[in-house]
Amino acid sequence: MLKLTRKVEYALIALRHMQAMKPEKLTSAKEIAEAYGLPQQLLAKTLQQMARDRIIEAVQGPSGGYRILSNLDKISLKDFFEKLEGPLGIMDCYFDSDCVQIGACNIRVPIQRINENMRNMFSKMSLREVTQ
Amino acid sequence: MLKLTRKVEYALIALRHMQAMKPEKLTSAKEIAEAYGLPQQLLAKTLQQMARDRIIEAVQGPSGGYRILSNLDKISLKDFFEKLEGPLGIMDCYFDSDCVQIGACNIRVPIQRINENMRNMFSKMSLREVTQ
DNA sequence: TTTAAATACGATAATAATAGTCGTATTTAT
DNA sequence: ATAAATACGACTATTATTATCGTATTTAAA
Repeated sequence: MLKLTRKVEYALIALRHMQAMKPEKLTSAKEIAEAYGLPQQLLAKTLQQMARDRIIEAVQGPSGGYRILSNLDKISLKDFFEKLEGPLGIMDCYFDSDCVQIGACNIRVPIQRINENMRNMFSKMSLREVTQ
Repeated sequence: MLKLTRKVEYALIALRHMQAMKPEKLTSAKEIAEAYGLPQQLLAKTLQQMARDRIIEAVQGPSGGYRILSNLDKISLKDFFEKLEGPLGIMDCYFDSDCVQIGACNIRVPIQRINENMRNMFSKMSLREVTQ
């Protein structure tokens, strides 16, 4: 109920792992996957996405890996979740809206309120609070 | 992302519909399903579950139907969601916990914090705020 | 007292979303 | 050159959600 995906879960595990070491130290996907028993390729994709989003930095080649790039204090959980998984809301008729009966629907406004509350709450929490 | 299920969605639509009419008036599953283009049987199951939870009352027989039973002001969204869908949290390793690597996991504590914040937020909103 | 319209609900099927893997390309330190 | 790493599109597998089916029960009304 109201679950996050593994992608986010793996991202958080990886960030926390990286944050626990010296800022310049690189960590490979393999290293993290083995340490926490995660599927390496899926974890790698998540790390690649975070690299595209400039949350972490990727270094290629042997002895390459990833390291934290952004100041995690400055990234809200809202932004983090939305970068990895798209808009944050309790129902997705507000984003894709192929909902046929959009006219008849009687709960659009109250659902908006809930969504705003959720976004507001996650805006107030920083990524660092989770990873430190 | 962080989505509720249709069950909850249908429940909210139905409650809002019922609340807009006289308290004693019964509404059938068929009536609501047709008004909003919802699958009748699935909606019916949701209504039945709410009846078991004493949120609404069911009256059998022809010209039967459902009406609101509880004071919706006194039911928090947290309780409502949990009645319909079980524990409210961002990851479910905290509930079923067949997670193999529960020892290695490094984000249990921070995830707990997020879960608490979510539960706290939904505890503060009443069902009525959504259905009125 | 039969009929029909409604709730009740377990079981199953269909669909969609998520999770994971595969294959291949690219980069680069050694 | 080689090997170890990232990069990433395409595909498969698995799981969760959504919807339907079938049947039983209740009860108002003809």
